[in-house]
Amino acid sequence: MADALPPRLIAHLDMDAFYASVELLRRPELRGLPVVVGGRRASPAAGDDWPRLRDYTGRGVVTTSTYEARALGVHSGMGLMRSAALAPQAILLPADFDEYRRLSRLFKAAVAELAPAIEDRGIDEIYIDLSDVPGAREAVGHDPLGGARALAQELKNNVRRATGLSCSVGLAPNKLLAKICSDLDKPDGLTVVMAEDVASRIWPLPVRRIHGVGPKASARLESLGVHTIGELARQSPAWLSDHFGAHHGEWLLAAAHGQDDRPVVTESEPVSMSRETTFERDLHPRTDRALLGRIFTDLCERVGDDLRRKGYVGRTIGIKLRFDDFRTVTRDHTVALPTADGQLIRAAAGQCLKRINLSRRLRLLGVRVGNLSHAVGIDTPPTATARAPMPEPAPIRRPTAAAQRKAAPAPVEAGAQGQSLSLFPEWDDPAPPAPD
DNA sequence: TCTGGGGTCCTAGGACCC
DNA sequence: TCTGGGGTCCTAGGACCC
Repeated sequence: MADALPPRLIAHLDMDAFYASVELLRRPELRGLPVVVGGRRASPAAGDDWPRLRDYTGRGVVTTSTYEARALGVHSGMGLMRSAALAPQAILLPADFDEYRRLSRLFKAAVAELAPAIEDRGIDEIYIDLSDVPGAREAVGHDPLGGARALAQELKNNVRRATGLSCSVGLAPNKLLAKICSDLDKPDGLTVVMAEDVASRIWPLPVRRIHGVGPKASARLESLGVHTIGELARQSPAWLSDHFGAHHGEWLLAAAHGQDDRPVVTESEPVSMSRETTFERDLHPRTDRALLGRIFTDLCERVGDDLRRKGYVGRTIGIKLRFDDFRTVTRDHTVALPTADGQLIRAAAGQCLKRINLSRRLRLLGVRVGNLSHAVGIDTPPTATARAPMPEPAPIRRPTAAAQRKAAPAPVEAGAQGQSLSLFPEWDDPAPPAPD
């Protein structure tokens, strides 16, 4: 018999327009203006004026924009060129991640002083379990949630004191509802939603506001006539299961009813680390081969550096390519011994590359290492010594016929064959001879 | 004038082992 | 010469999130 769990008190805290707000901290004269953070470098400024969106050329998207820029239609993820058409006069600043990480640590520490059970959800947001914080569950005056509300306000005050920045907080019995309601009164909001408020406060919202319902699922629901969370809540389990599968359907229905048992997870281990880059112009595997080889090697070394700096090694090395038509393919390969060595990563990644048909120009190249474990000692992966008596070689798996078809589609024309992978098995990037 | 970079989780099929 | 089921690992792709 599943006893009802004791009701919880969960907060979701989200920094308001975080990157843009950090930029305004050091450039207060820009307050009130449309400001966009994004792009690779500072765009050229005319005279001593600030760099403007209209002067930017090249690839890139908006990372964050101030509320003034959002009012002009400029939102995160939008291409900078398209944004420039909407807000040519907006000021464009390059991202300074070191500074954002510094402020991120500050705001999280400020919260931890009052409530230590924090789940990290990235640079600018966290969940906080307030269930066991003294006073949080006390009624204050006629407000049964007064203690929680006061605590949430204290969290906001602490964050502002530590960083000079505002945030929005949602307070609810679970993470799902807390996340939705932190967004209901941005910026600088404090919103409480309890189970009995779900019908009045949550059901009128579009399904897209459920964390986990993205563009695809919401479009699918729309096409089936389900627009709001309330309409989703009215569907039968069988109907949802038919359209979304048993598992996903069940989850959608529970979410629509504001139900969510997930705990606040205060500690976690990384699963993978990766580096990728989108080129300024699409590169051709043959004519830009040398350049691609250097970029490829550099990505491998940077992933290796990241792993070593953080004390991890990984067994599964993978690559990611995006072609000029935006099609993305990945290949990966699991090796016997985990590594954080750039050269070993490069070798495995090179093997992966041989399995891809390189007949189109590329816009992106990425390298990933997964299957992580903690590095033990220096360059001593745990399995190298712990495995007795000898490290087991990786089983040789012959690719299936289907996999082979996918990896190397039979060239249908002579021309296609000329472009196939056999001509350039990988972008050899021999290390230059040592200078001494 | 399209569409960044760093992640997580899920699914599904095949290999392989018992 | 054919037929099992279950469990785990590996790989590829896709949805989604910040």
